[in-house]
Amino acid sequence: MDMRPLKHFLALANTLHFGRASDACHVSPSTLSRSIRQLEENLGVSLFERDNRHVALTRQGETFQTYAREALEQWEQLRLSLQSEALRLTGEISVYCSVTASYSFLYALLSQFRTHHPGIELKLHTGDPAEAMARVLAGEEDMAITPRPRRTPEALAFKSLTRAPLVFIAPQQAAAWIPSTPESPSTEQWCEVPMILSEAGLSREFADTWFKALGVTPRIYAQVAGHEAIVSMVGLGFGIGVVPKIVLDNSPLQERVRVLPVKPELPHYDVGLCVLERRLKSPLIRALWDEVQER
Amino acid sequence: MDMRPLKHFLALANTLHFGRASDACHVSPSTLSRSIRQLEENLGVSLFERDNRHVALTRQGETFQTYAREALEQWEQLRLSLQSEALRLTGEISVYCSVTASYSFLYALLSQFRTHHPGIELKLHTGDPAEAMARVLAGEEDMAITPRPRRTPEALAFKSLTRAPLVFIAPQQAAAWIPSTPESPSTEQWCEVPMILSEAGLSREFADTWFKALGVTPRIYAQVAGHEAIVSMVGLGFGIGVVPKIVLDNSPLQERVRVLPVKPELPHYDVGLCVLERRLKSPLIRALWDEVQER
DNA sequence: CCCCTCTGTTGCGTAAAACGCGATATTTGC
DNA sequence: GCAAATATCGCGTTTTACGCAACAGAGGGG
Repeated sequence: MDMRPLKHFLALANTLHFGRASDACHVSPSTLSRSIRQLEENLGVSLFERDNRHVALTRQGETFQTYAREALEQWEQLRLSLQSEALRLTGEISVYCSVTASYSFLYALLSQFRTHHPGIELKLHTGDPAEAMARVLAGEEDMAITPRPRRTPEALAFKSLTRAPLVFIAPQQAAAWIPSTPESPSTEQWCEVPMILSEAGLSREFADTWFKALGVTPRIYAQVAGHEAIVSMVGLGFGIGVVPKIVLDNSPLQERVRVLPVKPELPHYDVGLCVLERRLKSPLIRALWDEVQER
Repeated sequence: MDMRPLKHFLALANTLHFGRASDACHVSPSTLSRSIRQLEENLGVSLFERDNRHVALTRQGETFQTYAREALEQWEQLRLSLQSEALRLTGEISVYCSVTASYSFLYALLSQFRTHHPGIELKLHTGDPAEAMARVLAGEEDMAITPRPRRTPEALAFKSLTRAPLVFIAPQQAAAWIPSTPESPSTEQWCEVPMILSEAGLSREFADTWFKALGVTPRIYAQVAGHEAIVSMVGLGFGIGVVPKIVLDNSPLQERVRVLPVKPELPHYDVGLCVLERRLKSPLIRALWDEVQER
């Protein structure tokens, strides 16, 4: 937007003299004359009553003067406001994650980020981690916490935040089916254990793989959606579960269960932040992305 | 003021698609791309987050969108408002005249003008007619009612409105010094008459000329500023006065005085409207000027 | 009354900018 | 993996803007 015509008009309205006004605007008198004429043609009215010796505002010119002042001020104000807004990185970022993530490392990360960029609003949506990547790919969320998939889609950027070891957990109270030598598991001890596992997801796949290596078909006591619920059921004494250690660490029931030092250990998986690659061009997204340090 | 950048921006903000937006604006995609880029450079912030496949408003873009809508609407509204204002000839005209003129023909003229152009405000200033032309020349008044001067300054336009005959007036009640044969004035009868004349102005000059032709040096009883005051003094019986007949016709004291049918009659002068020639370019002034019909 | 100065406007030549076309790089969907 | 889509860039052409100089008209002073 070229605001010079308005400035030219205001200068002339103030001085009522083409020469002095053109000096003030650092243009030649002819330029200013043509600028005013063009304004008048665009508006369809004459703004100045003038001859070779006198310049006077018309009634319409007076009306336009107040408009021009306001319009120019609004423009400049907007300019400054936009720029400072851009510097302050004002905006909104939505993050999708599991309940556990929101309790644990994500909470620390985001509160640190918030002090660095107080102008950025964070919207935290919790839900099933299995949906995380789909939501980001669909553009419904800016970022998500998700286990690193086997193959990362090309459009996605992924940054590991933490390792999430899987652990076996057993109730604190004694039970006949709790293996006595978890450090060297035997087929006999494990084939009758009531297991509480996830319905789906990496933790379930890893557990299945572990049992397969041992040559055991586990007795599934319950299949649960959500790791948090597994802790609850194990705490109540229904069986042995497999959960990410981080879920355990953040569970209010962690004193009701204990980790079994099973060998070989279950694999861990990477939990990290994912975002659409192209969205990293946004300074907001970029700021949060840069805030997190890999691994 | 070129508002196209704003229109381009709004079109793109609506469609989020350079091709369709450029079609809507009847420009090529490259033009629209450059237009947006230029806007962003002027503002110092990026308005769209875009790559070859996606276009999205940034936070600043959203702020700018509301501004652009308002600014464009204000501009268009102002345009229309100014144009209709120009058509309706809205404005203000100041007219300077004597008290008598404001009572008599000017009142009729202006009330007629007001019905034709209800949008025009008229400001009536009354005062000494001798100052009328000076005030118009100085630009303090748009127009004035004034006796036609001997030589009209070149910068002034003058249009006669009415003839103003000068008359001798005497008190209604008898007085020794009232000439018995005013139809054929004699030097003896007039040399001792107490005269009440204007301090200055055409009426005084004409009266002096009249006496000079008669060969009489009049006895000046009083010199008065303002014809209206002459009527008052004559009505009170102080002497004989010379006033424009029109002043008499509009005087509330006209029954206290009578016109002397003196021969030869005093000359008349033209009373008319005067205005700066160059101010006739203003449609407002022109409208009032054209409303009055000469003589 | 004439001349001189001041001042807004206009013609014109040059410089800059805007514009559209085609090419390009990159991305998405099949 | 390939084809369609699409924002952007390079380039040549057209349009526009700018300043200089000349012009015209209006005051002001001698």
